[in-house]
Parts: sequence; structure tokens; C-alpha cells
Amino acid sequence: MSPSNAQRAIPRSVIRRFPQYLWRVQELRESGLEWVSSQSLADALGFTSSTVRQDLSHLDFSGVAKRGYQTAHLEQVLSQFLGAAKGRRAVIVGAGNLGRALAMHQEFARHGFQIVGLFDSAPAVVGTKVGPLTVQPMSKLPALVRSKQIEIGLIAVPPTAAQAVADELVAAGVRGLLNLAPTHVRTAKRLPLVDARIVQSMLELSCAIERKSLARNN
Amino acid sequence: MSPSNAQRAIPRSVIRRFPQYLWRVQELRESGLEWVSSQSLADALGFTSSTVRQDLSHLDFSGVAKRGYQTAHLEQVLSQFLGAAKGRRAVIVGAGNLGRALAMHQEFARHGFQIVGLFDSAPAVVGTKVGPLTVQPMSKLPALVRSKQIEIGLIAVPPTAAQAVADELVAAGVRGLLNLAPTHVRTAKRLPLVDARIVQSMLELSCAIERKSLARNN
DNA sequence: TAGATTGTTAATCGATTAACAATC
DNA sequence: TAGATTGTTAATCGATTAACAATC
Repeated sequence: MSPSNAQRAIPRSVIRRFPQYLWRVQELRESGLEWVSSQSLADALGFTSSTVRQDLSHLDFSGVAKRGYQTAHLEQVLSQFLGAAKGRRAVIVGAGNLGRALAMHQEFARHGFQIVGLFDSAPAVVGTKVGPLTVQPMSKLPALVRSKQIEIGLIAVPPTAAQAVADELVAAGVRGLLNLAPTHVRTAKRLPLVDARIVQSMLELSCAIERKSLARNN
Repeated sequence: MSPSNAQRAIPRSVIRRFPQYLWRVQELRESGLEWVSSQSLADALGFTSSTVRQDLSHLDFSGVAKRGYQTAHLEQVLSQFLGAAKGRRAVIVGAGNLGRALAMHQEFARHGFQIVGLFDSAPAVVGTKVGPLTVQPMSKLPALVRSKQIEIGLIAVPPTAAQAVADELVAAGVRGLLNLAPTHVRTAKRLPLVDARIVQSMLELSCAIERKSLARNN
């Protein structure tokens, strides 16, 4: 018995596009469209139709020749594959501007994530309210992760503290890390880690602008 | 006369690593190290030394055999190449949680970006204070972009509004866009656009966790 | 000098795109 | 049926890694 498609290794490049398919297909389904073609998805997202078909062929799911993909079905398959349908619980470490904003960020809840704790090591901010949450001291982290079965830790501290915070989160028992600090973080145990660095993106953009204006002046 | 290295097309994959080199080399220079090898940079950032040498060879800059790269010099070259040394000005559109947090985000100033305006279309938030800034109505956007020569527009609105905001920013005259909304945005004129999507990264992480636990149960 | 490390070429690896038979 | 669109194979393109001569 050969393994199903969904069990094979899927390139990371493909997985990174899945959220975009999911969002688009949600939009379409909500606006009443039942079917969508690879070409239409490609146009909306800036890919080629070939890429779309390749990507979706990794899922346990098939389109229909001449009609395309069923929006509701594709939405359900993608959502399940990404683990977005699960209501995953997360904590944020770092109650600075970014950490507090993420704690209130509507988009998380809308895509199946629940922020259930906000931690900081500075006594000055511990105890302050951020929306429905109260900032807790780091000493309370392990107990909360255990009792509420937290799966994800968000690192929203300054770069110098990021590695130590990552270690604490891993020790506490989270199963994956989202690093928002502009620094490289290592995890033992090959725990999944994804970097989401806003300032890095700003620099990439700055570079593109710079090079474009240099090119214009030549 | 052949064009200098810096004028050739540099792969985007390489450019995306430059900010990480910059940060690492800044750290090292600040802690007093004068030289760093490709191997040491690779270890710190999770690359191979081969990748590091390839990447840095795109810059107008050389290392020295047996010693490596001079931290202060590399920092200066990278910083200039990325346009980080310029104090670029940016505006944020969207004064929700994320927009307000970014307006106060220390890391921007630390890397050469200056947030000089915060805009929102909702009358209820216009006029409120966010740190040193006051939220302005969208009608004031074009004048500010022109008078202060704003180069970068940050899109921090809900996905449904993102394309319209992008169009307004482009019309106002910014030279690049950073999109934080979970949706695909198109720009006319091939204006540089970089996506920085936090929720997308969360889904990627969620997927990795999901697949790891599936693999464990097989 | 001997040994370490760069810069660069060539080889490998992976991702994207093109093409087209299968099919609804 | 004829035509549109999928799924998949093969070709292309690009990025990473390995290897090694040059060099300090």
C-alpha cells in the first residue's frame, strides 16, 4: 500500500503558499462561488496556473477537469492540512508594543489561533492588562503551558533576549516557535521554528528601492 | 569598463540574507571583534560557509585570506547596500493594534527607519495620539508624502481594504510598499513590494507541528 | 614557510514552468 | 461531441553546496 499524497514530504516552498490559497478560496466561497480554476487562483495570487496545479496535487484532494476545484472542499482540506481548524493555543513572551499588539490581533482568532497568555520578565509590566489578558511573570510560564496544553510560543522580545526565551519556551513544553525578533534562534530537538521578521522585510524593501533608484540614474 | 559587482542583478534569496549578516556583524563589532570568518557567520546564522562566501562576493568588498571579513567594513558596506544608513521615512496606514504597535516599534528606528505618519480612514480613531504621532485622516496622506518625501508605505489594514490602500499610497507617491495584510496586493509601475505576513507564518508553523505529530503516530 | 581562509568554478539539488495526454 | 481544465512528466531555471586553486 503506497502512502497517500498527504504523507509524503511536501516542499516548504509549497507549504508557504498554502495559506494564500486558503484565504483566497475562503473569500470565493463566502462570495458564493462554488468552483475555481487553477488559472483564476494563479491570477489572484500572482503565481502561474502550473504552480497552482502542482501545489494542490500534494493534497489528498482532486479537482475536476473542465470545472476546477470546489471552493468549499478545498477550503476544508487546506484548513485541516495547515492545522488551522484546530483552535491552536499560543502564548506570547514579551509585552512590549509588538507583543501587546499581537495579543489583541484579530487575524489570529480569525484563522484558528487563540492567544491564552502574555508573559514578560520586567516586574514593571507584570500585572498590567492587555485586552482580556494580564501580563504574567516568566515564572508562571511552565505551569500554564502544561495546564492549557499550549502548542505555540511567540517570541516578541528584543534580539538579545530571544535565545533565552526560546529555551524557556521549549523547556516549558511548547511544540513550535514563531520568532519575531531580528536574530537567529536555535532549537534543540528540531522543534519547528518559523521566523517572521518585520524589520528584515523593511530592509529588503529598502534595498529594492535603493537599487531601483541607482538603476534609474545610470 | 565592466560594471562593478554591486551593479549586477543579485538574487532575491541572497538579498534576504543580507539583513541577517548585518545584524550579526553589528553585534560582533560592538563586542569588539575586528574579524569574522565565513564559517563563524554561517554557524551563527544557520547557513553554510559556502553560502556566506557566495553571498558576500556580490558586494563591492573583499575578505582577506586567513583572516576573514573586517566587521566594521562589512557592516558599513551592508548597511549602505541595504539603504539602511539613510534614515528612510515611512508612513503606516491602519491604526489598529498592529499599526499602532509598529508606529512605536523601537527596532525600526534602530535600523534606520523613521515612522513619520499614521493614517486611518475611521473618524473614530483620527485625532487619537499614538506615542509622538497623531492619527490623521486619509485625505492628508498625499500632502504629507509629498512634503516629507516619504519613501515607504506600510499597509496595516484588514485584508479587504489592503488593495485600495496600496493604490492610495502609490498615487500619493511612495516608492515601496510593505504589506502586512494577509492578502495579495498588486502594484502598477512595478513598485517594490514586500510581504510581511505574521498570520501566514503562524499557519506555516501550525502545519509543521501538525505534520510532525502525524509522523510520530505512524 | 605552512596552514587557514577566501573567491570562484563546477556539481548538485530543488523549485518553477511548459507541455500535453487524460478526462469530464 | 468539442473544448476546457486537470494531473503529471519532462525541461528549464535558479539556488545551494562542494571542491580547490589562489593568497595572505
